[in-house]
Amino acid sequence: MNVYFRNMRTKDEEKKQALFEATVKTVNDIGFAASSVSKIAREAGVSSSTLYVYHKNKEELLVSTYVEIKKKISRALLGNYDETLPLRDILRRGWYNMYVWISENQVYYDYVEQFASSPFRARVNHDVLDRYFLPIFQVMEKGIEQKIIKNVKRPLLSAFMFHPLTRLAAVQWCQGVELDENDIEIAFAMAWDAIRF
Amino acid sequence: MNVYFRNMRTKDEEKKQALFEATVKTVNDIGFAASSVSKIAREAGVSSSTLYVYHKNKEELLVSTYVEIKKKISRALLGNYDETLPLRDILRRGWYNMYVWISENQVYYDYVEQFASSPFRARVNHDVLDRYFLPIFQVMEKGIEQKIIKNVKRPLLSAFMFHPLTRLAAVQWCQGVELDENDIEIAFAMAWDAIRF
Amino acid sequence: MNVYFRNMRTKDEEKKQALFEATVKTVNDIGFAASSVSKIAREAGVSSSTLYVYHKNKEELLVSTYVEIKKKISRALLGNYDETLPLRDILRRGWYNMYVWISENQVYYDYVEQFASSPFRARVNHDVLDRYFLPIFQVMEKGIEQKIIKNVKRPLLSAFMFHPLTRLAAVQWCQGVELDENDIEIAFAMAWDAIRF
Amino acid sequence: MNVYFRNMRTKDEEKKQALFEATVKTVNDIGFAASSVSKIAREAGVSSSTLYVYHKNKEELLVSTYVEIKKKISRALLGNYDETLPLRDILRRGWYNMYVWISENQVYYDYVEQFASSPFRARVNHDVLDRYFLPIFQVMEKGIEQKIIKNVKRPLLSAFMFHPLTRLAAVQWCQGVELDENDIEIAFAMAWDAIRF
DNA sequence: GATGAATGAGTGTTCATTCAT
DNA sequence: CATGAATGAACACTCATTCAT
Repeated sequence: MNVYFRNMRTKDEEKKQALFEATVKTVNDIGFAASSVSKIAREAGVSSSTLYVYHKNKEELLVSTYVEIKKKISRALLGNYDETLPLRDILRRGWYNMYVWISENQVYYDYVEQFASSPFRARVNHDVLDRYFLPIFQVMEKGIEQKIIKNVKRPLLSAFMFHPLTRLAAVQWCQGVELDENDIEIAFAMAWDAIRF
Repeated sequence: MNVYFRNMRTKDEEKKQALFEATVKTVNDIGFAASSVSKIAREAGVSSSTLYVYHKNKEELLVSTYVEIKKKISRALLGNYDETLPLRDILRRGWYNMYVWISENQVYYDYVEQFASSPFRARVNHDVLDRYFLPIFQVMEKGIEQKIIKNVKRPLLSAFMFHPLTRLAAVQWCQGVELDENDIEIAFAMAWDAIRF
Repeated sequence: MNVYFRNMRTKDEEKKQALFEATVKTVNDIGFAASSVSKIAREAGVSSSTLYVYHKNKEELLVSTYVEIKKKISRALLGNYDETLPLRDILRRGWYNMYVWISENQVYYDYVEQFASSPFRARVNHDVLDRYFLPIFQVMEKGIEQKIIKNVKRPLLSAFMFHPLTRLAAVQWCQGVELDENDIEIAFAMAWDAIRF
Repeated sequence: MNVYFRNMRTKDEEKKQALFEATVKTVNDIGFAASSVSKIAREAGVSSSTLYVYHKNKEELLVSTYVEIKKKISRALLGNYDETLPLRDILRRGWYNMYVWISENQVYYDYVEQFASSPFRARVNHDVLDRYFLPIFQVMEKGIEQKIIKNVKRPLLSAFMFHPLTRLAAVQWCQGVELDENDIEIAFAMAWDAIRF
């Protein structure tokens, strides 16, 4: 009855959510290139004209989906953030959070990878996105000041701290290889070895 | 007549080459999703029907282009390979070769990234491709035996040895950041710190 | 309460007026073919659903807009009508009125032209419209009786009396040609030469 | 058998012609605004993708159809052109030719009217088109020099010489009114009265 | 081997209109 | 009265591919 009386003519957070999930799933299933507006709409259970009620056009749909996931990732990364911990532990916790999140949300992460290697990446305001990850960057700055972390150009730090992680967690990487908790601990140690003073 | 036939052969190889370059350029310019057979053919200066003389279909075109680039990369990586050098130096030379190659051939590398994050990746026989990179893997195995390199699951090694490098070389990563020879040396040192025993 | 209701009435009439103007402006700006209900509504500052409160559907909107303009034209044509004047002067005044009106209201006239050459023209009751122009036709009948005007089939008279005028006043006709008061006087003389006995 | 063996893969003048006729017919039947590429293609008996083999896009289809008809009209107007005739007779012949042509080809003329009152008119190079009608304009110039025709701004001359004619011949004008040869003679006399010195 | 013609199926997007609020 | 949400149908156009030449 609830369903019967559901307001079909009021903008629907559920529908927006459904489009978000459908976008991710479709890109995962058939790839960025093959993901058409109509396929995404069908997956979401709405007509493709309805999609345009919620999104200006395809680009905006794809970009907003990307931004949404990036926010989720930053929230995952910074969950349990405790700046009283020793610096290495802060990073380890972030690393671990992120590993777990990506492992459990590979569909989202796969979307991010496909999006980021497409020309759509140019359509995102990266400065705004980076702000979500600011605390981690600040921790690293502090580490540099305290001569705990190598004083090198910043992109080098992320390239070693976080980039290998994404590869390890990514679905296509671990074909046939199982990484257990111990491996993750080891991997973090390697990342730390790379950046520590 | 000899000349005549040779001429024909040359012409053919030229066209195949033109299609290869056109594929890379088109994907670079407008992205994987927007790269259509006819656009690629136009870029190559042939009709799209001609493309089908050289490639069974679009997928085969994209896959073979990917494989071709991967071979180029392996050749670059292993250029100047000298197994009499100390292990660290072998890796450093490979690292450096690859950095230079990617920097100078970002169009190819961009293609690889877009391809590898698309579902087409499943269409490639990765075992065959990996074989091109075998010498490097063998070097690492030797390092492990000699307790110079950490004895960890193999994917962890590549994740730290080579993956950060690709990010550093990638055009979109270094927006505004200039990496000089010194930085590259530092970056290699970081990779080495990550994997060394 | 009186005020309250009157206010509502005013508001309504304003919206209807806004839709009328928006229809004309939109058709002028982008043409009949490209003028959609939603664009017209947006131009009028109302939602497209609201448009349907005032007009049964798109056709009725376009037709009623046409009829409205035709009324305006007839009012312009017959302004200052004075049947005591000599016949030629009555026509000259009408001619002049109309020239001025079209020149000053080319957006309306452009709409009329686009509408009249479209199949929508079949949807208008022309007999009713013609009635608005009756006085002019009656003047011409009197002229025929008095052997001042040629006794020819009536469409011939309008074809020479009024049709050239619309062309001369139309924006697209006079590209680069400036017609001054004197030219208009000459033009009327030509029309008069065509129809006079 | 001829039909059976007809070459289906060679560009086909017949098909181009069919598209031309289909464009005119469709616009006539349902109007400019409602004439879609797919309807025109269906009318022509080809798929709408095939239409794009022959025309770059809808605009080019519509414009080229317009230009084609204008050429036909100029050919009709100037048929039997004989500059040794007295000036009035040259014009009368042109007038008559045109009346006959429009009467017999009202579909084409209706297309012209709809096109010319649409914003597409701006897409045509009018100077080039005018050139087709040059001889008639030159005749009028000669008439002015010889003081046979009024020396007034040129648009006034065409407005009275040719514009009433198009109205008289146009299908929608003569609803219920039959114009016979005599009426046409009279109409030309009226036009001549308008422009003669 | 090379290509222009051909097309059914699809693209992203807008359409006119309805309906619940 | 006014409107935002909703949609099936249509839009102009491109797709990957085939085929006759």
